[in-house]
Amino acid sequence: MQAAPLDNPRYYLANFDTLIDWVCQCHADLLTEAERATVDAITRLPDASRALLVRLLMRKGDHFERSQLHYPEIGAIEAACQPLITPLADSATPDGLCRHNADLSLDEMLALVTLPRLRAAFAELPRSTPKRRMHDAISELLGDVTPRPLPAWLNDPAADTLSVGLGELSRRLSLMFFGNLRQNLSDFVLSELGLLRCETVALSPASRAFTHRWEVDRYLALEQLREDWQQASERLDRTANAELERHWQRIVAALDATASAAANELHSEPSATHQLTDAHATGGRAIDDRANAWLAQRRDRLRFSLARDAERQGWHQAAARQYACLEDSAYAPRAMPRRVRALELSGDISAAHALASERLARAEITLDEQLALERALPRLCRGLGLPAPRRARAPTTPQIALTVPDLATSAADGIHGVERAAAHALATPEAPVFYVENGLIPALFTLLCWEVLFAPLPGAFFHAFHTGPADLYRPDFVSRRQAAFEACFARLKDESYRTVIRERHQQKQGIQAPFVHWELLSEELLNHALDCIPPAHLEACFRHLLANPREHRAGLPDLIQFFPEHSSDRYRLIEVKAPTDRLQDNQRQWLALFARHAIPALECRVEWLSATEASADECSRHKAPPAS
DNA sequence: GGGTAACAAG
DNA sequence: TTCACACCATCTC
DNA sequence: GATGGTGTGTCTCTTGTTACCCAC
Ligand SMILES: [Mn+2]
Ligand SMILES: [Mn+2]
Repeated sequence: MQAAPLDNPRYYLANFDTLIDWVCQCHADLLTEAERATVDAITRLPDASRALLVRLLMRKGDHFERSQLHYPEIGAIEAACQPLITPLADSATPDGLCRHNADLSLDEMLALVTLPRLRAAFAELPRSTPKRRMHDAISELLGDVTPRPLPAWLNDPAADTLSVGLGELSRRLSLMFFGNLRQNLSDFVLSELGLLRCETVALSPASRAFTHRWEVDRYLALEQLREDWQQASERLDRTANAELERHWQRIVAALDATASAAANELHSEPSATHQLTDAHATGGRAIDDRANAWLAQRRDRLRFSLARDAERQGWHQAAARQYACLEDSAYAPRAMPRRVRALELSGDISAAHALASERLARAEITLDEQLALERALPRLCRGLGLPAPRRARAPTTPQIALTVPDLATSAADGIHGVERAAAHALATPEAPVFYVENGLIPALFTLLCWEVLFAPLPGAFFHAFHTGPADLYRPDFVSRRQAAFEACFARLKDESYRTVIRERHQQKQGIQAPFVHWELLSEELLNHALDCIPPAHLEACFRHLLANPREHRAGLPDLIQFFPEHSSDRYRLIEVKAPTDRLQDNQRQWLALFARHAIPALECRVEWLSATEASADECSRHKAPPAS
């Protein structure tokens, strides 16, 4: 499987055929007979017709005016259209793959027609009517806005249209191939252009994105709910809160339907030769957390997002109820503090206090949840008239002050951003500073564990355009690779880790990988890091990253400074804070880890030096390395 | 006619 | 389909 | 000073074309 060369005028058709072939080879049993009939019809189309179909599929929307379609490599559109609009009995598309002059809603028509043509077609309207007013204006003018073909809308017999009629099938095929809805056929092109370089991983038909049709159904259903909500909130936000809330309730109810226990059908997957039942085809089956933990996680993620939106709308009780559903999910460390806050704002401070206390009393509490709850607890105690718990939280992270020229002055010198200004002020020839944020330590992890991350485990890689294992953020990612990760970390006990990291840096340069930003990872930076950071420190950071890759991939300090000439404390991590800024939760988590492992980190509080007081003396006050 | 965003495409 | 920061309001000491 | 909340600029590959809107 690989992208077609771009000197092929129909490169996109070749890519599409590759996708379809792979899906049919690996996922044929996840399609209904009707869908397979449609796919077969597509593959049997004349090349010109299939090329036109692909061109349309890759464009936005389903409806196109035929006279606007110009593709030299396809030729006559008229001829290419005919096979597309031929009815297909017993397929998922009985009316054909495309439709000729399909009925268009008013909005669909407006999306197709430019303003000058609208003004010509509806000459009764004021000439100055902007397009955004056209929907209402035409509605008032005509009264009846029943969907109708474009020639009827415009009273122009020449305005023929062609509409893609594949419905959800094209999304479904793309989802089954890529395992997500974010990637599409353009990834083939990016790959061929060299802009998307992916690691080569052995693929086998046994390794595929989905193993059951209901998994695809649920994925699509969840995504549909997310889009429905997004569309509703964009349309109704700040204008129709009651209606918006009804939409929200409907979405949540649909989510609950997928969460209810109904695992009894799990092992009744019909064979590939049998027609699927309606229940299967419509996706009316619940997600079983044990059967598919990652779909359950996607559902929980959507629930969390919906609850956050409910909070923003002020629906605190409703939000709290949704957060409560996440108590046993992977999102509990984020959801429980939000639940506390929602309870608090809904007026039930005692419930908020009780929940916060109960969560904080747990032995297995994660650091991020603990930090968030500890911040809320004193406020809740005050609200209940209880004595505030002791806050013996001495600042475990040392701070330094630094005065630098203000941003306008720095920008004039080509230094943009407070982090770069601080880096410039702190750096010396003996102690270089790099602005790395999340680009160094997680990248070193990836380089050390490259083989583990790109190991061809089932379900991890299933096409040629992966930027990392598909299950990286799924609950069992580490446990499936535990022994292999330990073997990598064992290299930190001898000296071999340096060789491995340097080799990967050389060999894999430019290949997309999780946590790696190649443009940041210069040879010089790498050498300093391997020279100055003790492997025990790296191991502590790597294990923290693995403890929760999604939550811990960010929050590392802005700068790293190396002291190659020193014999101890040969580096330090520096979080730069402008006067208007303060530590964020994920930054505090990392700083807590650094304190726990005696990793040298500090907070650098920046103050502005006005241009009139500027002097080299002031700027260089705090360059001294940390005292040891 | 300028400024901007969306879109198509390699 | 992100991340970090700037800015604002509020509360407390 | 601490905290919670919200908005913003930066990213997603780059480039050329078109459509829209607004100010003149
Ligand atoms: Mn930063
Ligand atoms: Mn910072």
